Amino acid sequence: MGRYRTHNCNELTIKNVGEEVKLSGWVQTIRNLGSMKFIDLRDEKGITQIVVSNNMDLSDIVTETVIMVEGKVIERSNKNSKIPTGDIEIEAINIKILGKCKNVLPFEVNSEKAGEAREDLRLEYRFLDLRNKKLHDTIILRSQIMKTLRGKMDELGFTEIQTPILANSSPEGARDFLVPSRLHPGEFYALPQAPQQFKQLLMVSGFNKYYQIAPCFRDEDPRADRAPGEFYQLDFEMAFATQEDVLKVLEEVFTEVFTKHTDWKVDNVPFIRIPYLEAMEKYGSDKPDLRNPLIIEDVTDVFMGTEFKAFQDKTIKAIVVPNGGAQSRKFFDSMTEFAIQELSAKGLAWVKFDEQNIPVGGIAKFIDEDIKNSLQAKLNAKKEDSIFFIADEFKKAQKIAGGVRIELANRLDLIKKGEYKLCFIVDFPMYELSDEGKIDFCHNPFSMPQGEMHALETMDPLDILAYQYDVVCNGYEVASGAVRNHDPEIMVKAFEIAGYKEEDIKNRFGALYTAFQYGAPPHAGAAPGLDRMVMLVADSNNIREVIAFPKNKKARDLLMRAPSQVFDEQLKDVHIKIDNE
RNA sequence: GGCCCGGUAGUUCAGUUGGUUAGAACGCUAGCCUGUCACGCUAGAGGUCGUCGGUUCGAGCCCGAUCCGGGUCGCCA
Repeated sequence: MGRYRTHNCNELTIKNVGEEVKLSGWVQTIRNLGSMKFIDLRDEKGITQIVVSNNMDLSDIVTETVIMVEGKVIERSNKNSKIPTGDIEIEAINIKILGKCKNVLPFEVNSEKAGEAREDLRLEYRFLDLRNKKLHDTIILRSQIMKTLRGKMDELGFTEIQTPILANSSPEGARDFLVPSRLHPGEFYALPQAPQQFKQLLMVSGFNKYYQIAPCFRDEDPRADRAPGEFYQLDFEMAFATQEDVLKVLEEVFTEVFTKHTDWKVDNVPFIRIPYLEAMEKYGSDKPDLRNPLIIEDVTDVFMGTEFKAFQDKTIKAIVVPNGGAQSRKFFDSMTEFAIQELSAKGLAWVKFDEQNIPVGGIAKFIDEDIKNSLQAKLNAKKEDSIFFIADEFKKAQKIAGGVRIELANRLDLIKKGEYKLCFIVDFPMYELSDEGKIDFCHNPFSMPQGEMHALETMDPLDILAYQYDVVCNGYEVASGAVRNHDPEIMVKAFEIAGYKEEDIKNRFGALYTAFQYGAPPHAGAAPGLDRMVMLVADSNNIREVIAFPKNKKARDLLMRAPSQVFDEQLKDVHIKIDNE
């Protein structure tokens, strides 16, 4: 017999009747019927009913107290088919309190209502919130997914290698978290935004396939699907690999995770590929939710020369809502309000058609017979449908249309649950125009331009594509990767186009640039986001629900109270003076 | 940093055009109860209505400021 227990709380069944057992766990509920009391005893595995029929004093035993129960397994007279142990109960001989609990809990811990309590309160008492079955199971699920990932990467011949957490500031990208150096006054480490440079160095070192479940640190504001400060990626890189090789690994990884840990339908491999520009055109987003059946169409030509002032000299996007003609005026108005308020649109035009297929409502008076016919032909729209129009400058029109597309699907409940729609977004542009009209890297200066040196020397920079790809699942960007530019000469040229000199490369990515002078293999890789993967598998839309100890929106750990002030002595050690304004 | 939403009992929430003593459910406490499993019944405790200021005879409610939380945009190579 173990000191604290002989069984877990899910194990005892009718077969164990008559055995003397010991169980330990938390008191989920007490039902006091007078001279007879029932305790639901809970541990991580399940619940077992304890029956106390003698005069044992239970006055100190309150909900969520940890107790040890010694007793005898007996068959119940009233069985409970809802739990695996429902045929038996433990007749208590002795009950010992192992861990007292204050009897007023900050929220109702193990009821279905636990998830409804204010989130900051739940974060402050995260250790209690984690007792709640749903959250608890999600954290266990995360562990199982990590196990699956490691198993898969091992099977594919990858080597797990750890890279430094105390690393160096990288000048591109997000804001760094800095760590002051004690030994070197005035100097700082930075926590890695990703192990990007380290993994590429490993390729130069001759490691064939590298991976790690890597923490990444970025000091940027959070989103519902983006944890503040730190997150985890399945980071991997392959030597002598092409884009095709990497996409194949990504397909294997995502298929494995989703099929192993869910019952939902998963797209068959190969996942469809959508060029970036096509995604922006059809979905107004580089992370389209393909469960959403709505498609954005360009109808600029249809309205060429129209009287309608708001449409003149604009890019016009259209979204057809099947059977949308049945929607009320209120629906159209509130969509317009949404577009203006949430998407900063100047307006949202719409039209529907009556029984005779005559345009009614919205901008109907600007739609003459010719426009109507070409619209309905081009959009394959029927008179039962309604059409939304977005008119704006090209890129803004795409973006607003993308927002309208998502909102329409949500309001009209067009997103089918129960499946994972996966796609690759490929062919990202290498360069884009910055707000100041300057040519800058669009995504990642480490990526290899398609066409390599020849493209850089002969093409308009804005037309050059990169070997850069994302995996998108149900509207979430779940992985991002690239074929790397491993050739120092191409690298110099690529940076030169963006207005940088060789000196700049040396300053920014010195180690990598030097390493590439000593025989670098072509290599490519990617990094699926672990947190988002778990979110999708757990069907959660809140990233804090898949992290054991998450920070809140302001990047504060409400439980541990980080960040916090430190002693003057500590500051002195690291040569820091606080400048309170 | 911008915009939007929220903050009332331990928890989730309700609270009428501004009007007597701010309510409900769950939880908690006490009593009764031998088959409960969302136990039941009876009684009770529990409130600086986020904070500060203003308007008013009178503020949970109106106005201003501020703090806190969430969403979203900026940002996230």
